[in-house]
Amino acid sequence: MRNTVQREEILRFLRAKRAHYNAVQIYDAVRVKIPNISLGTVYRNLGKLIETGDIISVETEDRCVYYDGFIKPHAHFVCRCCSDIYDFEIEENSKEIEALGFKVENQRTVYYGVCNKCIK
Amino acid sequence: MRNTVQREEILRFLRAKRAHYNAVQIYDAVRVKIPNISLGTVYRNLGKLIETGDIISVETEDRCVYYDGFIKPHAHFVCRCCSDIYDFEIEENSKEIEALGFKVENQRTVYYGVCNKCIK
DNA sequence: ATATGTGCAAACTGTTTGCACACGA
DNA sequence: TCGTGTGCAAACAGTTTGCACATAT
Repeated sequence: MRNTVQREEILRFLRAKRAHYNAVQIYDAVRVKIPNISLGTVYRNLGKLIETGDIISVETEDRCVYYDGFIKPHAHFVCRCCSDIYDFEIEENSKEIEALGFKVENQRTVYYGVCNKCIK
Repeated sequence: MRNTVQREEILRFLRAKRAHYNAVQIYDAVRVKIPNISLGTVYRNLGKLIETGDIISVETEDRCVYYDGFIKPHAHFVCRCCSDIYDFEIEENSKEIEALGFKVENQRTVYYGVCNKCIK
């Protein structure tokens, strides 16, 4: 795989902020630096970055995929008021499943509810 | 909310088998009994059944939503070989998150990997 | 030099919606 | 009866892809 400024910039953006963005948000952000980048290129590079394990994706109820440059396994919390996504480094156990002969390669946990800011 | 044969049939189908179907699979199955049902009606009723809590949805990496008539909270395992979805009634803890003042209303855990049948 | 990546636009897929008609209460 | 639900088709949103050109190695 060849290095390109497009992919570098996408990865840099996703690593810079501990937040979660969908493809269009990433496109808008990266366009500031690379004005003529196309959305197709963003999608292609997000796919590659997931393949290489540099980023992870978060599928939520709103059926658009969010991308996360923080790749240590962690759970997400989606607030139904402000739509913010929070990270939680919660211990997760796949031991029970693996004990049955399943090979667990990956796991996603998403909590839905109201965050502590919106509760106030 | 009014009772309709369409919604009854959809719910009956989803409860009959302990499995997970997407909207088109449900459409195809229900069409055997109600040949002129439309896909739009299937979607509308799936939305209503989720609102009433009669079914739950499972969002997976393949970005199409699966519906599940088994509503006791449970985790899912998606096999990347056979694409089957398995249920696991695993204890999940949202206590750590709630301790921070978050209100957890719902949680989804999806494991990805290879199931015990495909490993053989 | 050449294989891989890009920009663009069109195509695709899953889902939603507007409308006129049908039907459950 | 009358308001909610339906079938149909068109619209929509997010994503993917074919193509000719560009660029990293």
